Amino acid sequence: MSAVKYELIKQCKQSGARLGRLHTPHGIIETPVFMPVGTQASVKGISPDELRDMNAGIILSNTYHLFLRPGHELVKEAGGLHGFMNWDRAILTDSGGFQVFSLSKLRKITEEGVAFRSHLDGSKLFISPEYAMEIENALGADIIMAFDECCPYPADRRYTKNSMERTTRWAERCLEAHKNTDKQALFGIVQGGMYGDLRKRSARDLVAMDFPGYAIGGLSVGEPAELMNQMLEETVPELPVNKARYLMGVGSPDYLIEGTLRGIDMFDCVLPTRIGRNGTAMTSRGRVIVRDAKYAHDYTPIDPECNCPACKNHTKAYIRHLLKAGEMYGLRLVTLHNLYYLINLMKDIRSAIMEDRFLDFRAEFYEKLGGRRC
RNA sequence: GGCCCGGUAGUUCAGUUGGUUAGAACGCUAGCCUGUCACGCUAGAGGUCGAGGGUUCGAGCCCCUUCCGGGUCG
Repeated sequence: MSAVKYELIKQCKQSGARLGRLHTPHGIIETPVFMPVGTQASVKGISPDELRDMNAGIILSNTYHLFLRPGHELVKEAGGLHGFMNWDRAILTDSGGFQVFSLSKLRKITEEGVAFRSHLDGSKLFISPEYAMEIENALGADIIMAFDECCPYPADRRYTKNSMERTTRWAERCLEAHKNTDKQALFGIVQGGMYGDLRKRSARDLVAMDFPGYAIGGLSVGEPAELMNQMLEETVPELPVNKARYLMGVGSPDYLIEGTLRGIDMFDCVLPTRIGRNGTAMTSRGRVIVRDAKYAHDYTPIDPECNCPACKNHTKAYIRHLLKAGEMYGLRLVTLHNLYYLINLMKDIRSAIMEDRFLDFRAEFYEKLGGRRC
């Protein structure tokens, strides 16, 4: 009996997009869903209460970061991630595979695992699939990710194939090492770079291992959108309909729509929080760089149609001032807005699927965007 | 009033024995950010070197005059 189960509610008659529910030990999550990222047991600048207020049902945290600091044993001692950060809804932990590659300079990958240096103090560390499971078991998230290698882009076929096959072998070891199956669900991660047949191979091999859910990794790494969509079209049909599909690291509003259209149920991305901290807001009419001088005297909200705390209570002129002045409330407001926007976008997407009009919704979305960057 | 120190980008300052398009930091402007990076990254605008005269092939640097600020002595 798996700790997490996906329930397919319906498929949009117009588009084929999925509407579902993800049953976890910490609540039921309506999908498709966007998961805010809280790398170090905190969604930067946002309190658990605020996350609840915006109806976030599941957030991400990161194994690599928590392993380095404060250490998974401490988190376990504190009552696991839920107790430590006082969040009673669902949590997903990324395995740290991505960070080992993106943050660490010196790293050596072998069949056994990855030797790397901490980006904090340079100390030599080693993570194997088994150790990743030990760490994730200690952290105690509802959904834990297999330890994988995120293949860089571009990468040649030979490298990609070797990498993908190793990730598959690691997935098997993760499955074997994962102990806490009644409370935590382990998801496998499909790799295969930008090669459709490798993606299919990866998916088939992982599906044969019968994970409770599947992630698609190694996308949105710099490739053109069309290529990512093509890879999704190659991959998703290989995944079982009764399991959740999670597109890792995505993304921007249009990518969420395109992913949903292609059968994705879960997304996570640092984009809304990161660009929020740097003064850019996501809106239905494209990005609004609130820091720009043209908003210095603009006493209207970021998005008049938005009900988030930033838009209900504050003007662009005020938020711009806060950002320019380095006031952390400014970062918080734009971050809050962006998370609200994406969570609300997913809610609208779900309604559209429920009403069999997701293609119409998508067309309206792009029409409203009017070619602006989203 | 005498003497001393200083006047270089919006601000605080660097500018070697006078030598090609006068630099930095911060600020400002614009853009970027996709399994995290709060205090970030990239690019850009911005100076008749207080003013005037002189020496010199050549002056932000040397000389004279003058204006302004600070200090000090009377």
